[in-house]
Amino acid sequence: MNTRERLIEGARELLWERGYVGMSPKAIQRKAEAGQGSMYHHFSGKTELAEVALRRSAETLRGQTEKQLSAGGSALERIAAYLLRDRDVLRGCPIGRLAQDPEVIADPRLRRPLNETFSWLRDRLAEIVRQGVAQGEFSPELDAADTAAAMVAVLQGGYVLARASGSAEPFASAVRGAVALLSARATKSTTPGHRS
Amino acid sequence: MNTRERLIEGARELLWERGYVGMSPKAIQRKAEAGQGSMYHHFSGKTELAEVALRRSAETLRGQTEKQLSAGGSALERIAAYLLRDRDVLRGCPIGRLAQDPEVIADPRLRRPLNETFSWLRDRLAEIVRQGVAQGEFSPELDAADTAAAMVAVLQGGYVLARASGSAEPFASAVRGAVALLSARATKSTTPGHRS
DNA sequence: GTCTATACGCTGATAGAC
DNA sequence: GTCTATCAGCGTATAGAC
Repeated sequence: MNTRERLIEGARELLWERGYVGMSPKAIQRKAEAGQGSMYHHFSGKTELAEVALRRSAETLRGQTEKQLSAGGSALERIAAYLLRDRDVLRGCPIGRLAQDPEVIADPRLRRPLNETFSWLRDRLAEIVRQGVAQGEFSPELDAADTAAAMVAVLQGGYVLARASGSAEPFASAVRGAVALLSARATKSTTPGHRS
Repeated sequence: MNTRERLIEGARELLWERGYVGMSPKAIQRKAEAGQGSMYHHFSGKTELAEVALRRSAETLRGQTEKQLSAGGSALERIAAYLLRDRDVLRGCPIGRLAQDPEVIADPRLRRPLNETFSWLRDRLAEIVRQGVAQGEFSPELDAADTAAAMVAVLQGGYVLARASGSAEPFASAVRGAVALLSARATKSTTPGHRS
């Protein structure tokens, strides 16, 4: 891995751990084993490096998620599998965590990757809900966009509860609660996770 | 308001806006119109001041919430009213936002108020769900703790989606989705917000 | 491309006068 | 209780040599 790459990867980790406000150029350089000069040669400053790092994290997350969501199964099964997948809960979401950073939110360049990621995710889940409704799997009363937003919010809020308590349990509890509520709207009662 | 009070209130606002990592002693002093000496006279340092400020914010939030939740109405109505109440969505939650702060999470003194707040909130909502089940309002299959966790997570995650997009809409959408899912588990179909 | 030097303001305090 | 002075180190760079 070359110096530029190491700087980007170092910034990705620090943004995840500490946020933009809590990430210093010095810390990036230490993590990347790069000098001051290298960093300012490859990037105009902290902001530009953070932007590149953020875009990469967003891309990575989207790739993983799409893989999960396009796997086989009914609509309910796919959504449940996504919600219930293994996560490093106490580390939080590498994208969502930056929504609390005041300087990320204030800078359109840094905020855009967050917005794009969550817009895409909500749309993608809404599409699956809509398919489920079209195939008679879900009640037609289910609003696809609102249901999708609720599912994404449960994940993001689950991270908050878990970190606040120092345990992954509240995350798991919230996700179980959400899956149970969604399952109850399925016309055929498919138990998620067990192919019928 | 005396100097000590102004320091606490200044710290509360800065913790909400910028988090612990992003809040500097100098900024607190400016906001409180207090000198360096005053701050270190009343508090041993940044951490102690933050702890006092955090406890007060937690107490305030709990007071407001309890008022909402103990108002009249059916279980569904009370939960829906709490979820749908007016909030300054783009500012985020003054407690939940600190769950992303690495130094808050690393310090048990600072983390405790977060943990206590969310533990209390989940228990309180679970109690209401349980009452709803006992009175035949909700399906007995509803797990009270998981449902409560999901509702709290929707709120916290809703803030994340709203801030990421720069609009309150995704928060509203997620809450509508959650209320709709919960309403569907009510045995009598009460439309929340409209007394039947 | 990477290194060292330099800069200026801020961070998070402590000390001591008033 | 509040003020001013002082401090070592960090944050976020820029300049210029190699």
